[in-house]
Amino acid sequence: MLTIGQLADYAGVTSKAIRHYHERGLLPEPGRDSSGYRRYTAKDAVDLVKIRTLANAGVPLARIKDLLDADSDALTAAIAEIDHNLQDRMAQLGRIRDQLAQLRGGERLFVSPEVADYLDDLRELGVSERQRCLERDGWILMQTASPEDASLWLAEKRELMADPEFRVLYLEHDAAYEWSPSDPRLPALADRTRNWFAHHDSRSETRPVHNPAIARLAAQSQPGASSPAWDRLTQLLKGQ
Amino acid sequence: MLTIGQLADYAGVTSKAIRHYHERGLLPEPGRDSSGYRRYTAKDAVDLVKIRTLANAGVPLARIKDLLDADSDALTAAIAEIDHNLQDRMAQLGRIRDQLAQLRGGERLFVSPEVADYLDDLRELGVSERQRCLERDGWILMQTASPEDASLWLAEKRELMADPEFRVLYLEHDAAYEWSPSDPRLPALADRTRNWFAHHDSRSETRPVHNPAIARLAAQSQPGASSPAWDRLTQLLKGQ
DNA sequence: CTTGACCTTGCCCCTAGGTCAAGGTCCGAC
DNA sequence: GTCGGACCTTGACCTAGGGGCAAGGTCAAG
Repeated sequence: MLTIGQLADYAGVTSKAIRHYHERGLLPEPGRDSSGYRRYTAKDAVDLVKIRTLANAGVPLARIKDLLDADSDALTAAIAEIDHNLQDRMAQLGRIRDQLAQLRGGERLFVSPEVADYLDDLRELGVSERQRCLERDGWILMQTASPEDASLWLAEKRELMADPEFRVLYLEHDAAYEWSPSDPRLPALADRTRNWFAHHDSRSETRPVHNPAIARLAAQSQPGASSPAWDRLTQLLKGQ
Repeated sequence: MLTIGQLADYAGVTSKAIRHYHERGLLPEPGRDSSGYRRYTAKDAVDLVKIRTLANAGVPLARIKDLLDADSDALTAAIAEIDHNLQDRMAQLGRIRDQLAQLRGGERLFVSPEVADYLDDLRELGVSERQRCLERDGWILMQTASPEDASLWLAEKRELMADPEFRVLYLEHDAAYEWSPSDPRLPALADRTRNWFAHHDSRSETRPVHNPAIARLAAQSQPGASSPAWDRLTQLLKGQ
């Protein structure tokens, strides 16, 4: 006959846990000795090990209770299912490990794979880190607010970027971030931008987001996302 | 700018969880619009995905909070450690799957490997299922109460079982469970048992547990563990 | 103007126990 | 015989990571 502490050591649990199982009706309350101590039998030890095995497998105590009363077939089926869950869980842990690895340096976690590819292309083109951050945040907002629209816009933006002239304009806008607001290149850039859109405005009238300032618009809420030169550029584009 | 529900959908969590992270100081409270609704930026989305990635990896929220503020080196180290834990966890799940498989039919879960081997040997010898259950329960009690003594006793019991005469007696005691208490074989069996011990009592005087009734003694606490014939046998052995 | 879907705060509920408190008990040592 | 330390008893409160509900405010469409 065992005390609660001996039984707990045997099964590798605390006595508190055993009392918890009594409260939940998982393990029947054993008889008491003359001083009121619980006294356990080998059967209790066997039951407790079963309980722990199932609990370690992630089975909720309420379900373990049912399982202990269930017949052999039901138990076999339940164990098969639990084992399946364990396998799923292991596979899931593998995926979580991949995601965890991406947490260091990757941005693929935050956007759809298509957008991630697009951002990779931007890097290839020589777009600045800053600009890519703005783009990323813009796409996050768009994807979140309306995933299907974002997908359409991404296709159109890719079309734009396929045009070498547009790419030049885009890169120059990127570089202009650090210019002085009185830089003489700004009016010229504004002119060429307006000019380009005049020749390609079939869709851009209905969807004004497709100009190179898209990231600036999307990121306006973030402090420090613009610069004096960009503000001036926005004025020049809007003013005329 | 996103509402809490949009942000929640983006990250695959509930709005309640996001508020929970605000309360815990994991995610800063964003600004409110004119009607008091929270309004989120892309940065919040990025932070939330980081939080979820770490939380999915099993990192407690309190530690995630520290990690988000930590510098890059500390973060890298922490991620390495978390990844290690994940690997451990996966290996552990594999072990739990093994144990789960043993739950169907195996008794190896409940006793030490040595005792499990001994129980297997009993089956080979033709010992009944009932008797093996009694033995198992006896060994569980012994192991739990005093593992090192149990190990010694097991060695001695194995020595006894190495003697063909003892094995015959043991099997006959096993079979006697179902005899009638007035069966004429009982007194004869008691005689032969006493006789055997008279010739081999070098140790059994100090350790009376080593007679074939060991399981009966250990299992006395369990109702229905004895039978009329066994009770009679005990009387016969004790009486003279 | 209503309806349904959203948002707000606040409260209690869950699992699987851990921890602390305030005692009663057992056992070996002195 | 009694002392100390390790064990046992019950009970109450605490934790993480939210879920669910109440009671209301807001928004956009029909």
